[in-house]
Amino acid sequence: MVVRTLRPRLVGERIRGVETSGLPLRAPINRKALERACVGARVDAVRRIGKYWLVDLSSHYVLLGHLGMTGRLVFADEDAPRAPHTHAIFQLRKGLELRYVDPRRFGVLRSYTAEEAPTSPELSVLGVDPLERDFTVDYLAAALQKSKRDLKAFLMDQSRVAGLGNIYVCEALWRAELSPKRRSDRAVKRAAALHDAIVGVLRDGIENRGTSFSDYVDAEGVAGGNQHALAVYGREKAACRRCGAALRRIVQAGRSTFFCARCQK
DNA sequence: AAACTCCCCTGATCGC
DNA sequence: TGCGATCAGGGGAGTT
Repeated sequence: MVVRTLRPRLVGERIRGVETSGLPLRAPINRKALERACVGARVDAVRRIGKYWLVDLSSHYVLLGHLGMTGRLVFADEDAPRAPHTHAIFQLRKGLELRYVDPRRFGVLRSYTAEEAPTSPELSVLGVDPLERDFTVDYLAAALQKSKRDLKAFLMDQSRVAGLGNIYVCEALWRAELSPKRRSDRAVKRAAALHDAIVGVLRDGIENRGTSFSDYVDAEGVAGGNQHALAVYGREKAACRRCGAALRRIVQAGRSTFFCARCQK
């Protein structure tokens, strides 16, 4: 979603300068490295791999970012007041800036050369992205077969399927009518249903401009609407839209899971 | 390999 | 109203 709103406004822009807050994200931001990669470079493309966004630059460098839980990228006039927790600013054509805002600082922002990026610690460990061609039923079935973990943990693991977070995992399992507690290697026969559910929830999320909480807005300043389309996430004790049973909340691997114990088996 | 726990950090909300 | 506890969309490190 972020990439989708970023791309039309960012591709073709030349980056004139970079500014940083000095506070670390998950790791410190290396301003010098960012400047080397960005300053004077033109944006050739904006891409996404799993939860990472990538900006391909004419300098032959790549900007790599992750929004963590609270990160946002916003376009702003250079004279507009900076939101609290603005940790990086990319100066574009006169008067225009792209700002990275992240209160909790769980994000990532760094640069690689085009050659280094695919083998970086961030990207090299990622599994297949569900919206890419190589995310097939066969790939998913084979990955499920290899794992004894429960489906919730399996889908949260970015090294198997890259790009699903807590919300979309809960939603996909509900759609596929699969229990989050079921062992992955005992869900192989349901791989096709799970595959379609995963692709479906991601497509719908993008269609609805992302899942917004509180005051989240995308790069265009527009709030997403996907939170209204959620079937289970955040709906503990509410009625399942399929069977009417009360939805439950449990904790798996330290994270909340929302599901219907009656129709997810 | 997988399952724990704890950690990073800020802000909203809830119970008292 | 104030205050501490709890929880939140993510992921990594260290330990069993």
